[in-house]
Amino acid sequence: MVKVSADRKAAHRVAILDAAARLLRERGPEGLSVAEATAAAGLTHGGFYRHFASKSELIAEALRHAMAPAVARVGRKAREGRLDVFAERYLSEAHLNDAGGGCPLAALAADMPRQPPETRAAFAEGLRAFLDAAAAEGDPADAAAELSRLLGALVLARAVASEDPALARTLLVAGRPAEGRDRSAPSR
Amino acid sequence: MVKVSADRKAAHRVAILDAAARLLRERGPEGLSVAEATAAAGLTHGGFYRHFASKSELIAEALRHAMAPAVARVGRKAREGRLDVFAERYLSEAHLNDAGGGCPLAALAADMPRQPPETRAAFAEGLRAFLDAAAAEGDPADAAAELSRLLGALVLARAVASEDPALARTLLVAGRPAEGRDRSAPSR
DNA sequence: TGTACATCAGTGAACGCGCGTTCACTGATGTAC
DNA sequence: TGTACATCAGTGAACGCGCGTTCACTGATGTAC
Repeated sequence: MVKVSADRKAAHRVAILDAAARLLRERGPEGLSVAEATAAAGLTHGGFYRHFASKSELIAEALRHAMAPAVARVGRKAREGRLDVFAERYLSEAHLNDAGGGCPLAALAADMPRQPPETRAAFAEGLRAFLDAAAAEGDPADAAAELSRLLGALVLARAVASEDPALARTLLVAGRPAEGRDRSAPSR
Repeated sequence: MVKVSADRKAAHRVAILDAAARLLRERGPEGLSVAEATAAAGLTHGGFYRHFASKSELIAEALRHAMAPAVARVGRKAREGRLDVFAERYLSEAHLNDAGGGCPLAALAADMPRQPPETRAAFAEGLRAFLDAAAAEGDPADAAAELSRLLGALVLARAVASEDPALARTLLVAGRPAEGRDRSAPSR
């Protein structure tokens, strides 16, 4: 049967997607190289085209690959009624320093206008799913405003993190939901 | 005297900076090419290095060049007590469709983590100046939260503008300051 | 069960292109006398 | 004031490099009989 090699191929594909999803968020679509993504998956670049038709196809798939867990995570917290916990983690130092493993919306939104339609469509679908999941129990407009503030604060904080860490922390704190803004220390 | 040619050289430098400030916001630091920026200024690429030591120096200068008017604008509205007008324009369709002439913070924040220190420093200084100008009459943390929400909403709206214009409009509306969110039509 | 054959995932060299940067050159501007 | 010379902003060809993509080839996997 075809099973074993097909399984291995599928595993390689997933490994490439895992690596690409991280590199994509760390370096952006233009900073991601096919050679680096395949190398991070333990392969050489030549075989890449047995898995994907082009780099841009990889980017679209890697974006979907990164979005799914993010949507699942916010959906879970929303169902638990603990979006405050979601927001706290979203604006944590850990998330600030882990763009590669963090929110794909924050890492990639600004690149979308320069991406091909397929990639933009994947992003739009991911955003809709994210907002649906977050608003499961509330006003969609509130969810959109909340995400905008969290994402904006994170993106700005990351932008200044190495030059002005104090400003980065200020931004993370200021981005918290209103009821949590004046707590002196985050509840962890 | 040296005056005439020096003036012309200075004018060329400004022309390059104008073009670069726009292209930078439209295409990002990696999408901006030296040849394109000099061509848009009516020159050829060879003379570029009479004005700037490198592409990255151009980027840092163009960023400063783009930041100054943005800071002046928000400062003016803050002094007039009309930050509501600022917010309304920030989340307008016109701003959505004019990244090249719009807010450099929104257009470039996400690229900063991958930029050299000089560029990041210019961004951090611009952001501090912007927040200072916006908070001239209020709480700095409020100004930061406000900017985060406006910027996040704009970046997300731009990301989905061509694939899902309805969602883009929803994001722009949801990003408005709380007191304006439920007005059916913007006061224009 | 064993053997010849086909398939195809993966390899690594090579190609082509874009782009930042360099460089020899031009010609206008300005200086020295 | 006029003339020889120096400076230097701008030109356009060329170079080098990174990177996406292609391609001939290998060798392991699976099939046919």
